[in-house]
Amino acid sequence: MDLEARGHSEHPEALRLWLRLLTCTQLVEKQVRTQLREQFDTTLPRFDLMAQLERSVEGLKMNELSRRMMVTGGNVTGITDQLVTEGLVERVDVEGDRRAYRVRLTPRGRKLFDEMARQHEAWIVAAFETLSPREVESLHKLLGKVKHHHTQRNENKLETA
Amino acid sequence: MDLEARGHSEHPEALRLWLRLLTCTQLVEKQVRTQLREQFDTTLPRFDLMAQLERSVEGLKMNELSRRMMVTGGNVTGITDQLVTEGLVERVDVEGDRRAYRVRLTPRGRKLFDEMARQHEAWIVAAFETLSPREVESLHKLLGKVKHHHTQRNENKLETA
DNA sequence: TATTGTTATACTCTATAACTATA
DNA sequence: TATAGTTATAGAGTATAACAATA
Repeated sequence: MDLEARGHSEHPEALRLWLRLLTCTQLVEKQVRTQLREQFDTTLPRFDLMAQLERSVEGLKMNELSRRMMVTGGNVTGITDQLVTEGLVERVDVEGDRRAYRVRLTPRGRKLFDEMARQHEAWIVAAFETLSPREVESLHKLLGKVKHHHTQRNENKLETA
Repeated sequence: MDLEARGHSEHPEALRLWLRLLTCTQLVEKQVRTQLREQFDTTLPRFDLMAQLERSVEGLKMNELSRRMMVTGGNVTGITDQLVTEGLVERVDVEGDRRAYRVRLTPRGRKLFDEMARQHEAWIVAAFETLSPREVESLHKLLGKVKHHHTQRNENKLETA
């Protein structure tokens, strides 16, 4: 439980922060994975894929899924195949481009996802229940800066390349 | 890059926070993994194991490593084996218990780790450079509450079981 | 030629459980 | 009996690269 020993001896604040961020994420993520497995016999990437689809009735193309899930295309194919086999998502032709299609939740997939999402939400709420609403907001905002900074740095990297 | 779409339609604040936390961690972690691979031909768990050893001259027992790295024993054996093969760590007998031993960095391992840690620190500092010292401190403190809460919840779970 | 998606492959990381040796 | 560590195994998760079909 002492991942935070990972830091170098000088322990600048940024490093301490990173190690704690990593620890927190791992603690919550490990719990979510375990419960998804135990209660729904599924995995985080599968849940993630369905979550990406949940908000779009028309579905998403493979490359959109790949980008949003931050994994390469081949993996999305594999996860999609599994979910298609189980009747939870389906591939739908895109008119105007016969190479592509959209993946979308089936009614059954949507129903199951709603149930999973309700549970998932409860786990997450419990994980952060120690924080006041103001603290939650503050944390969210600070992490937003970090995310935004990272995104911008990568855009610059692409432009320079 | 839009992992944050994973949330359920109601989007309570805790869920938004979790998704953002996960996104930030993944962004930084992915970059660290890539650079460890490219610059040092190593992986995050290997770096992590060496980092755990860095601060203890006498080394750590396998079960201590396992607990700190939050993974089960068999995996620590595997990673340790690799590092032993490369001459970066060594197994040392513990006097008084012939079942156990300590794993510790070799001089060569320590030298290499120092170099890696210096680079690693620079990557992390850059990832959070957008935050002021006060913001870093604030984030660290808020995450400390989350970590502490999780730890306590788990202790209660064990007592109840 | 470039893009969409698939296939094949290989590797790292992980948990579980059975095992050996020692306490 | 309990503990320290290993071995064996299976599966998740990932990236890479070669490939087919279409643009």
